[in-house]
Amino acid sequence: MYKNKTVYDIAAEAGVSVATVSRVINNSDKVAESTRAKIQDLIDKYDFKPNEVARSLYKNETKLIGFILPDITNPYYSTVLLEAEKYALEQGYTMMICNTLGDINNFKLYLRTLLERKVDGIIYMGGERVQTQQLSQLIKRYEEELPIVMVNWSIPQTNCFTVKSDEEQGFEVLLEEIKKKGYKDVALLAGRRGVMPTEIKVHLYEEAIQKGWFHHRKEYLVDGDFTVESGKNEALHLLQLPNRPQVIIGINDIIAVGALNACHMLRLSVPEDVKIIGFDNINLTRAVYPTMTTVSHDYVNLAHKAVDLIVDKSSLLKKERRFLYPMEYICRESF
Amino acid sequence: MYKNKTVYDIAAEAGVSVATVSRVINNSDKVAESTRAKIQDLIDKYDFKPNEVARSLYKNETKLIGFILPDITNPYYSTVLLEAEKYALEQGYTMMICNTLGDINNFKLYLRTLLERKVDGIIYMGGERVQTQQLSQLIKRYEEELPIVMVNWSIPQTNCFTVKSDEEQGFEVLLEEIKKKGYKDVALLAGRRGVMPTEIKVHLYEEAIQKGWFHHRKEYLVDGDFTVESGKNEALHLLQLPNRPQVIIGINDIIAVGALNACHMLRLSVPEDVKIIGFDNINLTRAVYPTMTTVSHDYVNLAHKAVDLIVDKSSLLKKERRFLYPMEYICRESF
DNA sequence: TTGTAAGCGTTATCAA
DNA sequence: TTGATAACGCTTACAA
Repeated sequence: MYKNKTVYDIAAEAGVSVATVSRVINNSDKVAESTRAKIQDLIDKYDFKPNEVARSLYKNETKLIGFILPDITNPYYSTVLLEAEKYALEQGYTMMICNTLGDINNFKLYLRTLLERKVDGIIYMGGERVQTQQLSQLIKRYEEELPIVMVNWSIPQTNCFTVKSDEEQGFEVLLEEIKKKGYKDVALLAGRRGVMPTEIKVHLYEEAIQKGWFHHRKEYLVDGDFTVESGKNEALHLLQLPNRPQVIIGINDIIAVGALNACHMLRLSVPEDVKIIGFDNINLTRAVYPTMTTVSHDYVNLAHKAVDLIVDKSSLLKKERRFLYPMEYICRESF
Repeated sequence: MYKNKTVYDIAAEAGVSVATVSRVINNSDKVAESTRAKIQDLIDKYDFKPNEVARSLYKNETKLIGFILPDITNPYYSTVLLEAEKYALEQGYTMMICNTLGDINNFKLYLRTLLERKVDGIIYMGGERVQTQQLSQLIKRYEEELPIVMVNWSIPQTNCFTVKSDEEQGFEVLLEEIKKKGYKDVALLAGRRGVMPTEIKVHLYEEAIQKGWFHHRKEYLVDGDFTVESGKNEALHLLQLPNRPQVIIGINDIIAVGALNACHMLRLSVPEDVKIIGFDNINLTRAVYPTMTTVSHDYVNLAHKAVDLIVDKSSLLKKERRFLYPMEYICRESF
C-alpha cells in the first residue's frame, strides 16, 4: 500500500524544518514569503494532506461527533441527522452514525466505541425501549467527560444538554385547530403508551374533552404501535363504528398514514368524509395522497443547536442546559 | 475538562511497565496470571478505555469507513447504509456519514476530509448530477491509496470496486410478469433521462415493444423527475388519455407512488382499474395503500459485500473487482 | 514473563 | 523568521 507523505518529507525537500511546514499548513506564524511559497508548491505538487489522526492525538480533539439514533431509515431521525450533518460540515466536523435499533446493548457498545474514539461530543435521540437504571448510571458517568446532547429525548437523573420541541404547545395548537372548525368527534391513535411524548399528548387530549371541546367516547382513544400497519388496523376499526369519528389524529405521522390507508381501503374520501392529522412532519406526509396536515418540528434549529452545544466549547461552562423550540402547524390537504 | 487515564497511569499504579498493560488490553502476549489480574482490576476500577486515536496513529489503520451518499432522507440510501453499518459494527468498524446532496463540491470536500482522517475505505453511492472529467481524475488519484467501493454507481475510467444490483435482470423480470398476465397497454414513467440506470430500463422497455409484448404508443413513455410530484403529474396526464394504460411502471418506487396518488385523485382503484409497479423496494412501498409491487435490491448482500471489500484487506490484492447481485420481484397488492 | 525505547505524524514551546 | 525537540497515548521489537 501507498506510503503517504508527511511533514518530514515536505520539510526535507524544501530544506526547512517540520515546524515551518506546520506553520504554513496552519497559517499559524510568520513565515517568510519565499519559504512559504516553496513549501506551498510542494504541498500542491504532492497533494499533501496533513494526517488528522496525528493532529487529533496531539490536540486531544477529533472534530468528530457521534450521532446515536434508533433507526436511520425512519425519516424523523434522518431529517434531524441531515440538518445536523450539513451544519457540522460547515464547521469542519464529521458525523459518526450509530443505529441502535432500540437495543440497549447496541447503545452501550456504541457509547464505548465513541468514547474510545474520542469524539468531541454525542448527539443522542433515544428510542431505547427499556430505560434501565443502568442507562442513567452509564450516561451520568460520562456526561462531564464530554458534551452529550439529547434531542427530543431525556433520561432521568442526568444533567445532559437537552434540545426539545415543545410538543405540548404543538399538540395544543393541533387540538385548537380542530376545535376552531367545530368538530366534536375526534379520535386519537395514541401509539405505544408509557413513553413520555405519548403521555403528554394523551393528557392534553383528555383535557380537551373535559373542557367540552370534544365528545367523550372512550373507544376514540386507542393504543397501538408506532407503525403504519397498526395505524391502519386501528383506524379500520374506528371507521366501521356506528358513529365513526369526524377527525382522526395520529400521534405521529406514521400512524396517521396508516389511518389514511384505512380510508382508502374503505373508499372514504379524505378530507370530505374523514379528516386526518399527523404529528412530526416527516417527509412521508408529502408523499401520500392527500398530503397530510401535521405539526412540524423546527428541524433546522433543533439540529443546529445540538451541534452548537458540541462545537462551541464555551457552552459547557454556561448554566443553560435546556432548550425548547416551538412547533408549527402545517396545514395540508388531509384536514 | 476531565483528564483521561492512560496506560502509563495504569502501569504506574500496578507497578508494571506500559508494555505489560498493553499486553493485557490486547491479549497479545503471555502475561502472568497474577499481573494480568492486577492490571485488569485497575482497568475495571477506572473504567479505562484505550485511546483509539493513538492506536490508529501507530497502526496506520482507523477502523473507520466513510459512506458517501446523496441524501440520507431517501430510504433507498438509508437502507443500504443501515445494513452496512450493522455489519460493520460487528467487525469493529464505525461509519462516517457524508451527505453530498448531489453537489460535487460537497463530494470533493468530503473526499478530502475522509482522506485526512485516514478512513480505511470509502463506500460511495453516487448521485452527483454532473459527471465531470474532474471527478474521474479525483477518484483515480486515490483509488490505489485506499479501497473505494461504488454501490450501484460507476464512474468512467476508474478501476474502483463495484457492487451492483443486476438492474437489467430485475427490470426484465418485471416486464415478463406484465407480459405473462397479458397486459399490452403499458406505460413507463422514466424519470430523468441520460443517467445509466434510466437508459438501461428504457432500452429494455423499447425492446419489449419491438418484441410485440406491448403496444407501441409513444405517449406511454414519459420523462420527468425522480419525485413523487413528478410521478403524480405524469400519471395524471396518462390516466386521462382516451385510452389510458392498463399498467404504469414507475422507474423507481418514488415515481410509482406518485402514480398511485394520481389514481387516488381520479378515484381509480388499484389494481382493479390500473396496475402500478415500482422499482427498488424502498420502505415507502409498504407504507402506501395498496402496498406496492416492486423489484427489490438485495440490500443485505450489497451492503455486506461493500463492507467486506474494505474490512478484508486481502481483497485489495484479488483481481475480482466487480460484483453483481440479482434483484427479486416482490409481488404486493398494486399489481 | 517483563521492561526499555523507538516510532506513528502532528503541534507548540523555547531558543537561536 | 526559523529550528530542535518534547509531547500526545499507544504498540511492538528487542533485550533482559
